[in-house]
Amino acid sequence: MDDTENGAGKPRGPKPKIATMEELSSAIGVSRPTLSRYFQDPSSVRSSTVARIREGLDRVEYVPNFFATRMNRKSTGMIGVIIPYLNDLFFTRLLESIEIAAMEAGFTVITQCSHSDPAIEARAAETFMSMSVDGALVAPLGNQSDFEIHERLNARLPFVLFDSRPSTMPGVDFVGTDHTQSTGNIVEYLCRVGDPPVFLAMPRVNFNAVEREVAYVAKMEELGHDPLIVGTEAVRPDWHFEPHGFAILDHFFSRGQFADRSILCVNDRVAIGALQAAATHGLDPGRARRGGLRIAGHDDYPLCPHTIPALTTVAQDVEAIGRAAVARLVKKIRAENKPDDQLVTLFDGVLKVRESA
Amino acid sequence: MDDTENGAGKPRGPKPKIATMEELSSAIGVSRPTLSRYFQDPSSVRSSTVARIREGLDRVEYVPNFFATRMNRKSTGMIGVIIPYLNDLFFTRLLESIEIAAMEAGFTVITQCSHSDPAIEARAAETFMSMSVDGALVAPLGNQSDFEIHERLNARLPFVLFDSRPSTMPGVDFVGTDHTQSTGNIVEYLCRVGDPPVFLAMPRVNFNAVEREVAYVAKMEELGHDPLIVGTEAVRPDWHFEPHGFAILDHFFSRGQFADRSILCVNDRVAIGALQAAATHGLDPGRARRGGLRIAGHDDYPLCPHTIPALTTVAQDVEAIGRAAVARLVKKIRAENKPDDQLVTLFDGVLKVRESA
DNA sequence: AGGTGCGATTTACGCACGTAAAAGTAATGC
DNA sequence: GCATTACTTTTACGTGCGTAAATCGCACCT
Repeated sequence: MDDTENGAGKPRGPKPKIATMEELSSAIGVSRPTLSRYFQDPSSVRSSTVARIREGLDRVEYVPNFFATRMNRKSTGMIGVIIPYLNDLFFTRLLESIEIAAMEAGFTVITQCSHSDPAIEARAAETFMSMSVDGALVAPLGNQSDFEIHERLNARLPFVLFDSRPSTMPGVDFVGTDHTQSTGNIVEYLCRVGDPPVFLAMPRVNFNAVEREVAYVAKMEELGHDPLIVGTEAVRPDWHFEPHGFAILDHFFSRGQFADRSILCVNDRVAIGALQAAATHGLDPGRARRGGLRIAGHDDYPLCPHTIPALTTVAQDVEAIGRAAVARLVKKIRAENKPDDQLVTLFDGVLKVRESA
Repeated sequence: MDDTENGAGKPRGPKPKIATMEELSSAIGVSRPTLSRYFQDPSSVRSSTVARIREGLDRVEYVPNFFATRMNRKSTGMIGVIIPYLNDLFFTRLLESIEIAAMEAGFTVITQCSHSDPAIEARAAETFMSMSVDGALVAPLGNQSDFEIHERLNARLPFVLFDSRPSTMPGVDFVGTDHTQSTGNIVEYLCRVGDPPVFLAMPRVNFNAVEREVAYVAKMEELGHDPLIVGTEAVRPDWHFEPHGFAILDHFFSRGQFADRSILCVNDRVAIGALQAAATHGLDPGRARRGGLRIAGHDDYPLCPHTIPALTTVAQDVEAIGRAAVARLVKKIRAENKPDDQLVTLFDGVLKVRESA
């Protein structure tokens, strides 16, 4: 009562902190159940009461307890996202589009990163189950993932895989790129504009890597060319793609090989290493379209327009994948026990012709 | 009782799902409080009972309800992390080191990304408060952040800023790079090995950008050179750094300027754009150390070793920053109401001399 | 004035678990 | 064989809020 500042003016100091709805109710003279209803749907409360509540909330610092609110609701309003690796702009873009789509759908996303470790991936899945997220979006690690964990998630809650699809989990919703189309697309382009490409692969840490290899071979044979794949046997099967691309091509260039070939890299990060190897050997990929060295990638990594020379590649439609994955998951969340029509959504890759090929 | 498979063998099908500890207790014949104690500290339960519980848990599918457990504990075991932007490998590396350090300290981290939007940043802070995380680690957006939200967080729970420090929040713990040292370091190097550098800046979206500008000017004057800053007036103050670097230098190169200068870019992504501009104009940065074009950056972006030419830069000690930020936060969490000795922890940048300068 | 109907309040219970106190049981020592 | 000790179980209450049912207050209408 001795606070002389509590007129109509804005309160100066920190507002009084209120911990529970109970206190809030006695602080602004509205019953607790009414407050509860107000927070869930202000329109279910008489407008004069809404005004009183708003005014009261303005005078104090109160944040509802998330745990307590969600424990009694059927839905937590959260979706869990697992990605395998953070230090890759491809995944960050994917994650960004997922977060935005989820936000628009009214969900809070909890992201966990596997950091290339199946144990961490498993822990993340447990966290999601124990927090009873409404659904989970998972980009698996690769063939080292612990699929039992994915199965448990899938059995327990709405579940959609994205980006990379394990052959060991049929019958699960998936959203990703049609690598047969995308890789076929750029192989066809390379063949049309110049010589048939060599495929610079990577260690098969990833199902997509294999899918692209297979797609490359198929398209080459369809066009009547002999496929040639290099780079599958690397020193270490990790995520250091650029050094891998560099090492493989440096090896060949040093022996005078491949200096006038077309080279299709399994992804853009490998291609960046490839460009570096070319520069090291004084080569200028893309200068002579036909008959000269050309280098192309896959994914449309954000840096592609700024490499030297700018990298020709196929873009994955990251935004569409993110949006579709969220849309599918939200649909499953709302449907609950509908007949399980599995849905595989694949997006086409679109060609980005730049300077390098 | 008609399940013929329940011998000693591994159960084949999906295990029976158990939702609550109550059911669990009656399923394996151990009282619920005992189970509760088991989950918190198995050593507080007799070993023969532990064995019975373990055996029982092996036969069913049970995950404790996170909300219910945390609601009654003083601590949630979670720390909230806010980063301003995802599509930047600098932040992903920082985040990675934070996640690992937090994991080692026994905390679960909840990451929220501001996506360059102060409103989203504010929402993330609210989420943290409502989930009563044990502490928050925040890398602010820049001068467009809503600092009132940060103040509220800081007043409510253990709070540490990292990476970027608003001048408007004195008295708050901070962990980051000593930009005076790091920028001074590379300015000194550039001057020693060649001509004094021009500073290619960026729109001041970020406090670090300003700090580096100031540090550049100071070091130049200390060495008796005239500072020259370009690029502060950009088309749009967003996170498209590479195009910015390209545009500014393309502008100058087109008029025959700067082609034989040393150019220090405010960060590596701007430098990547700068390298591209150089290549476009047939320039080869770093070839002639003294008297020729040189380009250097700041941060040691993961791609620096793979640019053409490889980029000379100063590395921020991302791992140390992440670890220190977590360590400081954990200390504040454990200390609670200790005397508030503010702590500003700054790490030195270390020179990475490569080819471009 | 009395009846009607809507919104608000009161009351009471539930969620899944933590936790403290009291009472029970088993293992150990002499 | 009995007391001591250690662990368990039982019982009961608390956490902050959702939610349903019953009660209450108020403006409106005839």
